[in-house]
Amino acid sequence: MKPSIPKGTRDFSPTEVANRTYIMNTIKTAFETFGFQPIETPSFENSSTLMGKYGEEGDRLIFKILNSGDFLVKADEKLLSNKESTKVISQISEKALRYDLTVPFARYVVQHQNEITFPFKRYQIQPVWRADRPQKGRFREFYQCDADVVGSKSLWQEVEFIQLYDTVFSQLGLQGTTIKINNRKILSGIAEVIGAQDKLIDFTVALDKLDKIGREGVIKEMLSKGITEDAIKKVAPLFSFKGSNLEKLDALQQMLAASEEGKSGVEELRFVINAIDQLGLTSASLEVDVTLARGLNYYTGAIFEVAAPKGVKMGSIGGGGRYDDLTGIFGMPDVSGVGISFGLDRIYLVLEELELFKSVNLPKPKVLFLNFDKTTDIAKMKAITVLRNRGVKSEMYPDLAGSNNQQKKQWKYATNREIQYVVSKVENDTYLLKNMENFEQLTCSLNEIIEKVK
RNA sequence: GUGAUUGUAGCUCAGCUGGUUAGAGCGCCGGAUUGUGGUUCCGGAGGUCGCCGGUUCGAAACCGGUCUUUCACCCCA
Repeated sequence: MKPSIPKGTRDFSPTEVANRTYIMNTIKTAFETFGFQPIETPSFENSSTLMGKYGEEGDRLIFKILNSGDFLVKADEKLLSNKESTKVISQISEKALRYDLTVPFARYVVQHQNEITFPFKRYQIQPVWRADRPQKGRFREFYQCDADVVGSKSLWQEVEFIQLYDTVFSQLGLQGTTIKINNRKILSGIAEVIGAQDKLIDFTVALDKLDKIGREGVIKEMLSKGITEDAIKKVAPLFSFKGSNLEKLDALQQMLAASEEGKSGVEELRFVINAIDQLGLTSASLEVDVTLARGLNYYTGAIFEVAAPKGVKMGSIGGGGRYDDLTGIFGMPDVSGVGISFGLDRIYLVLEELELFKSVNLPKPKVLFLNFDKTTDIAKMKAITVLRNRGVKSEMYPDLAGSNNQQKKQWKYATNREIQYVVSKVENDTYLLKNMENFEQLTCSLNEIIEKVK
């Protein structure tokens, strides 16, 4: 049989692991610098914890785990014979792979509320799974790197998260990312002004196409969705929504004058924008984007999304926002949370495309002892033991060379693995040491090897 | 979930409009030469042509289904 891995999963080579570790460590260090503490949660949760938290689409994308044993025993025969999959699921599956890190975190907070000091700042770097169809930058198993704060309504958290994004991308050498920011209250305000809460999604989706289909196209689409001409007039400034963040905010403030909620959204946004203006960003730019409507299911305040530098074709490489009552669904009301996520796998692809990976050092021996002569095995292994104790990565080629060709293979092994030093001969405590980079060869003692190699 | 796309040795790919024992390069194994390496040469192993079914005298090639790859939509990291 031909070996293979499931759709949307990947193997990682030593180089890829090294690169991923580099990104992960950068993010982790930044998280800790900003005062976050790590937690981990199980890779699978009770289905009841996850189901219904991500909308209908989300439920479909959750990987369900079949019950152990005779899992069909509990299944209703009628449902089975009618092939009602969605109803049978809850009878044959009680566990599911985690879909994101936010909901498990909310569960964690509620479950451990007595041990937690609030505001609680936690970070979490773990894989998540989605039964999505794979495509560019989209996998069925991928890593999220989340930082969230619960138990604080302060807008300084929003400010700090923007700084955190900027810090990480700057340290990765990724110039020109755009942190888009919006506020759920502004969207609600717009809905209020156009007089249709239920049209909000249609509205933002249409508005988002402004670049592609132009002003007339957008208006046409909105009309076809049942948004009145009158309403469209009220929010007309959105169609020419250019200029600085402050100019946008001013326009929004006027437009949403009739909506208390809308005004409060503008206020919040203004606070964050002002703060960032004064604090400054290193590599990223902050941009108010009223079409940003992601995670509308549970975000209640700020909404974030990070776009890769222009010219890189890639979906968002990060996202987040504020959710005022996420723990409410687990029976702990009135705890405000806000958080962001880094998409490790997408950041990887962006860095790779822009050739931003510094040459990573793969773990490899510094010294290789060739194995041409059985009688000096012990001497070599003794020398290697000394070297290892002194922190010098070293190894002996395991198989004895029985022919010219096999000797050649050992030299080739050193070349292919880019091992810098080769010991080809051991005799009376002297070693024939060759530097593979400059072809220099000399006979020396073990101490001299340690000196030379360090 | 919708619509395309891909699938031939470990890897990258040839294989013309269906026609005898399916090829190359790289890699791997063995050997020769180079006295200790990235050279050259010789030889070898390795493929149910993704899988199942159909059309045909005959299919890797045509048709259907299925899985897989890549991509767009939806949604998202």
